[in-house]
Amino acid sequence: MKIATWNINGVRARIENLRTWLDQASPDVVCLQELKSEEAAFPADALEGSGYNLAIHGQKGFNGVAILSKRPLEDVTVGLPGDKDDTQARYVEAAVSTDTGVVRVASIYLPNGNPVDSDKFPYKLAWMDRLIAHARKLLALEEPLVLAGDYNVIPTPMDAKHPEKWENDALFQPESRARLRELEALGLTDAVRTGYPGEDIYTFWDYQGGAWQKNNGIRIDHLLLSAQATDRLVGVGIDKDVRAWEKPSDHVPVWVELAD
DNA sequence: ATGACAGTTCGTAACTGA
Repeated sequence: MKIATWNINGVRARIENLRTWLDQASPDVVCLQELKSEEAAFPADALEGSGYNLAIHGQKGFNGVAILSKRPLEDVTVGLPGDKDDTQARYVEAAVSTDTGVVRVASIYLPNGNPVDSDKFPYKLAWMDRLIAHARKLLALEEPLVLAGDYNVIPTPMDAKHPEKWENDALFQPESRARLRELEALGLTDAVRTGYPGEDIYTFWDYQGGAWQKNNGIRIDHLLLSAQATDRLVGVGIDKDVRAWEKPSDHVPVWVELAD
């Protein structure tokens, strides 16, 4: 079972890239972020025709997340629990039915948090605290669980080509990194890093300054796996070539393969 | 160096993102 995450930076602008990649990669489940689309405008027909079921948390203009799945989606949660006043569309979760039971998947678009001296940074940290609290509840279910998405956190200096340039950025603040570690300490594994120990691997390259050509990237798209999911982990990958396509997203698809 | 991006919006400039 192949489960991928991809910040596509506009689902309507990227629909042809998305369809091409789905045909090539043939993932069973895809977590999308930054739809920049409300649900009514989401190009559902183009994906349902390819056999995908959808769970969408849309928002006009910004944010927006979705889960695509070849198998039925059940027990859908729209929005991250813990703050009724939070209207930003950054979280959708669902249980994917398989022949061997349920795999629970969440598509996460964690707040960017820049600039650090604005109210966006405390919003990011509070959102991470809510994610930690919710993850604790999900882990108590003792299911295969995959929390996938754009975390907007650079975990370690190894995860940036030029870590010193990110020292004042919300993505690399000690508070952001500490919360990511706290999340992992609950019993979640950063699956992609386990597949490339010690290697320079990135998932985002800025559109500006020739970042892609210089491989000036950062690793901020992650799949965190519960022990029950990690037990079944048989492969991981980063579909880097997608960044070189025409009209690319600034992020690329990242995936895990779980044994059936 | 008057710059170097991209998507979206009651738009043609302003915003958000990372």
